[in-house]
Amino acid sequence: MKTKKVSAGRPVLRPRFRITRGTKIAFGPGKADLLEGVAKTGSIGAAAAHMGMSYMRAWSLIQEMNQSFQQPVVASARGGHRHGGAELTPAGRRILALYRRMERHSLKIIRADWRILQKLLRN
Amino acid sequence: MKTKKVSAGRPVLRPRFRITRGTKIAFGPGKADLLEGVAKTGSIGAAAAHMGMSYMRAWSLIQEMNQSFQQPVVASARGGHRHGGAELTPAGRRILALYRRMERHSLKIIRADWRILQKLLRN
DNA sequence: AGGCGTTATATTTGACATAATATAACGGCT
DNA sequence: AGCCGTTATATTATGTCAAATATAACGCCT
Repeated sequence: MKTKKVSAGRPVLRPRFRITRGTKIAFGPGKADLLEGVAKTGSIGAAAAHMGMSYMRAWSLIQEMNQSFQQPVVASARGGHRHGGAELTPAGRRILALYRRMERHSLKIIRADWRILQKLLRN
Repeated sequence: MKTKKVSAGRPVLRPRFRITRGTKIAFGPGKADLLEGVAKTGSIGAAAAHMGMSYMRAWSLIQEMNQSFQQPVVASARGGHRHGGAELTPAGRRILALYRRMERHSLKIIRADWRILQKLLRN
């Protein structure tokens, strides 16, 4: 049974911190999610699949991150006893943690304003 | 001379609050800028040109906003003694002010973390 | 009535980001 | 050597969003 979607759904606020260097996006919410996926799954491909993204896209995002920071955020290997895999570097873990903390703090500080704004939205 | 030399790749952090209703984006940084332009210029077309955007795009963004909120954010007129024009409604002004305040507060609260993160970036 | 500058709307074109597809490389296994 | 599952990389196709283009409407003016 297909649910007929008449209403637009409950309004959602998402804080996004986008860090750019020139035209390139060094870090942002999508990349943070991807790092989290790699940390959880130990594999670029699995992380990509888990968030409905092609391996190629995930890999290129990781490339961008690795090139944007002084130290790579993901270390990956091909072949070997485990048939390859990937994991976060210490720098990657630190960057991800910092980003999540920024998100949390930000959400907290804007909560009151967001509640006011929410009331002005159509439902 | 106070302005320091800016390299092309200098990292930039932009806090973005995207308010979504289902798939539609009710409000966000671009729309905030557009509202500001309308307030300043008194015209949709002039605001669009001022920020390098086509009139059509600006108009459709305003449509989305007007439909997303309980009250329209922009009031526009065709013809007349002033050959048409547009201005923010009280609701529009209030929403824009709220959004800017959220941006300011957020930037302030994450500033310390951002400085740390900045040092991890390649320069 | 016709001009003016703006808003309003539809349709077509084009550019660009992403997906899809294909292929290779890796390195320790058995 | 050949298999395995993963990463690595290039090339092609496609779909979506925005730009471009076109036209109409508006209402007060002279």
